[in-house]
Amino acid sequence: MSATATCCPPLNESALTEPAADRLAEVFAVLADPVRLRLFSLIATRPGGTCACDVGDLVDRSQPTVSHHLKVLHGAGLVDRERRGRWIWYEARTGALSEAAALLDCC
Amino acid sequence: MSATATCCPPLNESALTEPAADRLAEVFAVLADPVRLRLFSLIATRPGGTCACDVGDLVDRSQPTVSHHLKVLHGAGLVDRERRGRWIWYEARTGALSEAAALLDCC
DNA sequence: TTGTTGAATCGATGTTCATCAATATAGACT
DNA sequence: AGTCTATATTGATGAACATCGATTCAACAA
Repeated sequence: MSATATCCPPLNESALTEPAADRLAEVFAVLADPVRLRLFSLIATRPGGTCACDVGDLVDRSQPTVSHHLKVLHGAGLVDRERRGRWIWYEARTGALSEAAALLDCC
Repeated sequence: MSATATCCPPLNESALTEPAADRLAEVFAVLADPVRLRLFSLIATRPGGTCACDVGDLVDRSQPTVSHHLKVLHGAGLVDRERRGRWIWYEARTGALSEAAALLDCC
């Protein structure tokens, strides 16, 4: 028995169940693309929200590709989406990654 | 890179650079497969190390598939590998996911 | 209504990857 | 030597996905 007396319910106490692994793998899959990761990072860096028109130029991808990635981020619940006039503003959802973070904290 | 005690340097202070996003996305890609996630979880749950012969049966995949996933985990530095007689033992590398964990802690 | 602009969708393409059967390799035992 | 067992590799297949051009949709302005 190891003497580590710290955090980490999921990984140090019991292995992931199959459904839990499925759900977590989906979250990680969303973050497994460099462009999507940068988009999320850009959005999360600005607390007031970020216009899609701003992030598009920063990742060197076509407009459909950026739109696709933002849709994936929104579909996974990592960002909120709001229309302001002609533009769409995105904002990072606090706590959306808490479950995944709790997993990684153990290792 | 530095193991910070406080949370959130990457996401709350500045957006990820392109190379940083590339590297982190690779880590997340390793965890983005349910079978691989369960294998890592099973290994990390047992501090003394885990025999490949034990985890194989638990994930309902063929022997080549399990071997492939263990190779990916080892290649990404998430698990150590050691031969003990006829068997190969795997052990989770502590701290291997600290960078990714620091990223997720912010959100 | 017409035009303009920002964002989403459609359709197609090329690549990556999870998976398995078959085979190969490596160690242990006789 | 040969045999058994545990793991790795090879080759092939099908599915998922990132990407982009073309198009469509939505909101505003004239």
